[in-house]
Amino acid sequence: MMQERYDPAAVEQAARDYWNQHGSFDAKEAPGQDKFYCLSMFPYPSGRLHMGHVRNYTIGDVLTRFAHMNGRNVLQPMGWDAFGLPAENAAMANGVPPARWTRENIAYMKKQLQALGFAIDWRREFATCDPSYYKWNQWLFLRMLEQGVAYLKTGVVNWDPVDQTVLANEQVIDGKGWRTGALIEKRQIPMYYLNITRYADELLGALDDLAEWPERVRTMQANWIGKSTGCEVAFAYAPDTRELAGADGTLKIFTTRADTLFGVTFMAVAAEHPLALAAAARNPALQEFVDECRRGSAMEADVATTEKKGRPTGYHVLHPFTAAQVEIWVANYVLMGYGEGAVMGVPAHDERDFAFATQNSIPIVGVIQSTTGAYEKVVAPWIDAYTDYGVTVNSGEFDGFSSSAAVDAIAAALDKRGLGRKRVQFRLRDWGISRQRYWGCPIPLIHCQNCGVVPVPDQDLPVVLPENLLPDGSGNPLAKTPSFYECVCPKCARPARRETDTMDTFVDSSWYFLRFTCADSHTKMVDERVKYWLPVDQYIGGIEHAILHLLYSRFWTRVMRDLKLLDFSEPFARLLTQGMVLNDIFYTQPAAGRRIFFNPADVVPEEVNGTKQWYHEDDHGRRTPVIHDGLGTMSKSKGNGVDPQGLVEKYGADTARLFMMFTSPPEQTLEWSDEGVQGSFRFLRRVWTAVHEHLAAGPVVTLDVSSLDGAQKELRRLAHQTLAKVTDDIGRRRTFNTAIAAIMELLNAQARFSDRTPAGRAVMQEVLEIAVIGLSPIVPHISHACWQALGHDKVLIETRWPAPDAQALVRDEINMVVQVNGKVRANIMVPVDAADEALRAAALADPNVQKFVAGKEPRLVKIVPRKLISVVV
RNA sequence: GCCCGGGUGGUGGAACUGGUAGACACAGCAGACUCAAAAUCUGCCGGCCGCAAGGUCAUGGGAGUUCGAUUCUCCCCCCGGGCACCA
Repeated sequence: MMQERYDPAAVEQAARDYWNQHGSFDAKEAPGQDKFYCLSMFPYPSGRLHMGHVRNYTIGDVLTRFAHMNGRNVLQPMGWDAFGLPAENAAMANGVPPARWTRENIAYMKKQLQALGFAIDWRREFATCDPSYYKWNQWLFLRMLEQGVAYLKTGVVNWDPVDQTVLANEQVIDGKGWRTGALIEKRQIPMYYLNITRYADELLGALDDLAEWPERVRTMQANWIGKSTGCEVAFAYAPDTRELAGADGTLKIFTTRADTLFGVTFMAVAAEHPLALAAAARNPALQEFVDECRRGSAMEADVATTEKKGRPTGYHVLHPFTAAQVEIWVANYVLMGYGEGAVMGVPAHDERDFAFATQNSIPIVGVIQSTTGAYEKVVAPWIDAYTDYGVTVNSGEFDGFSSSAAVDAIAAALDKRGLGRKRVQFRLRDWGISRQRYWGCPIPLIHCQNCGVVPVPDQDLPVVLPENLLPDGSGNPLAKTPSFYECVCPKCARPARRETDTMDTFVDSSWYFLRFTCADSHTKMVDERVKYWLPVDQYIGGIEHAILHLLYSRFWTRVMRDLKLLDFSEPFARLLTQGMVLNDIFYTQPAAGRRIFFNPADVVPEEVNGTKQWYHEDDHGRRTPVIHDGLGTMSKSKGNGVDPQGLVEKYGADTARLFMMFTSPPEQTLEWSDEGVQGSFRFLRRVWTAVHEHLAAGPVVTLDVSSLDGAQKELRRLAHQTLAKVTDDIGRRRTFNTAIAAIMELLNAQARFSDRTPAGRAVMQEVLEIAVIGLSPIVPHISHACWQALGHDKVLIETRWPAPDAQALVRDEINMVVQVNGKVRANIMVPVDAADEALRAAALADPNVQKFVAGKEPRLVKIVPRKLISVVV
């Protein structure tokens, strides 16, 4: 009957068997009951779980189980973000089709997740590579096409020469591919875009309502959307330039500093600007410069520090107020993708324009003066741009205005003459979703020679992706598979060609949280159940998704709302951004191709002439020097993941979970180290032993709280105080580490408590119950077993989370600190309800206090109720 | 450059609203048990002075507000993250 030894494997298997057999985590809609949809970001099936997954899913599971025990109707689903490049890379390396590789990984990782005992409703599981899921990507894409939310555009795209694919702007980091690190080239390619900018203002404004999102994430999104209020100004072309002019004969620019309009000494257009192209066509030297800028991808890496270069076009515009001729330049620092692709050059009041003008001997005219003297420091002679606001000078009729008044007045004057107006400009750009890749959701379109681009009819969805292809690294295998691309035009029935581009995998993850509520529906993308469960009450995931995934999901939800498929706008009510789990990164860089990464477990350090050098050691003991690339988040692509399997096998899932939660608060970055795992295991074994030693001493009488002695009361008080703290730490603060610490303290007190009288043992029973309940969201298996052992018929997961007994928290005496001149000099025990006069007397009576008061009359005695008495002499 | 975080013992971290800095652990040291080891248990564990009681310094550095500052204000240094020729 007595299990003296803690055997995690047996305990955990038994608990999981119980939950599985009883469907403990099967979620059903229960209108009227308070629901709690708890979701962790679904994993990419890269092969094996790593510690980042364990951290993420344990946080979600703690909150899920806590909510469950607090009487809420809980849904915690799980699925797989299953499309993507790693599967293709693995296919090339191992000759296994991406589909098989992906599904094998899913099977393995699912087993790992189940072994960790997460309270997941597995009946709802799906993978984004399931046709029954991506069918609805395609269906909604067609709706977006109808609404004009999705559109085709030939544009300059970011081309990754290593992965042979187009990347979204957000997948380009410092001019390099986010996965390959390869320098990105610019290419012209027709592709599909989603009109996220249509929602820019709403996406920005609604951030204010996301009170339960971390400030940091909201700020990052706001910066990403990048709203700026400014003024559009149309500069009329000079007579000699009209031959080149656009339709309305003006060069449009956007500026946030209309107050500096009279300081314009040149105009600058991007190399891709129509005017630049037209001028270049007549000027070989200029053409050469334009070509250089467009090739310029190599320089994108350090674009902000690149020298400002330009060439004059020889063409001019007229200043809207002075009618002065202003020369147009082509400049490498003007972006075609922002504003109008052209700027007015005001060297006196803009850093970049200043650098450009200095380099090209263009005059500098100051039109804004400061009142502080800062302006004078930079003007004589011009040594820098003065970019602060101030008062206008040299500005004709607008002289003497404050900057903001000048902006208004100049905008109004331009507006009157039809040469400009105030407007808002966003940094956010439309989302290009076409990928020249095999392992993704096919874009459901057909190209017909007669009818053009024809949507696949709804009844023919899904366009199923063939699962047996093997990419070989030379472009998209779909484009080489006639059985896929050969088709018949739905309109004219003549032979046609199917679109072979697939969708960006961010599409797949932009709505999966909706589908978990109704993954079994074959007739609708989402049905009425989505209204019961959504929005997600608690979303948990890595901070690295702060911008892209979360912004795309907010956008997608709004599109579905506008299609009347949903009746809400924000998908995630509360967000917890889990800190990254970091590990060392080691790689070697071959002469050509991608880096080869090595797991830190296989790398050894060695001191060579005082500097540390790292070596990879293979199975035969051969050593290769490797480059240490600092710390980075655990991922398959960087080869630095730590598989939790070893920990789970050695100590059990509960220890792995406990360690992960105890070692640092959830939002904090964590540098991986398994030092301390042993301690977590030791603690669980102590819990086990405490419970079983207590039970071995025989039956326990019912607790009679009215007849407890001081020590019994004291322990009981600590237990209920701990319960209150744990409830607050898990439920409100989400600081699981301090909740665990509090229970450790309770167990330390319990261990010192040697009273084995019937009343003492009754207190002990209650203490152990509170400890077990408090730990249960974190270490559910051992808690399940201990709870049963403690004599409960009802299983722990179905037990209501208790409220602390207010009576138990009452105390007669408390400890107060006495400070003299701000320094702690004594601790005194006083009755809780002692009057201030009595406290003052007690404090001054303390010998050590007297020593420092030294007979002087206190100037001030400040009493902070229940905390301290501060004496000032 | 701009915008966020952060800097506390040998280590992870605690101190939630301005009120005992270092909870709880890890590692370490000493001891008990043991033929021995493991496991377990007990004690010590920021620096300096002191036999001790106690004192004193100490939360990246410097100033300030306060009876009292890890916490608030200002300046500076360092680390991490985001954005970055966005007009």
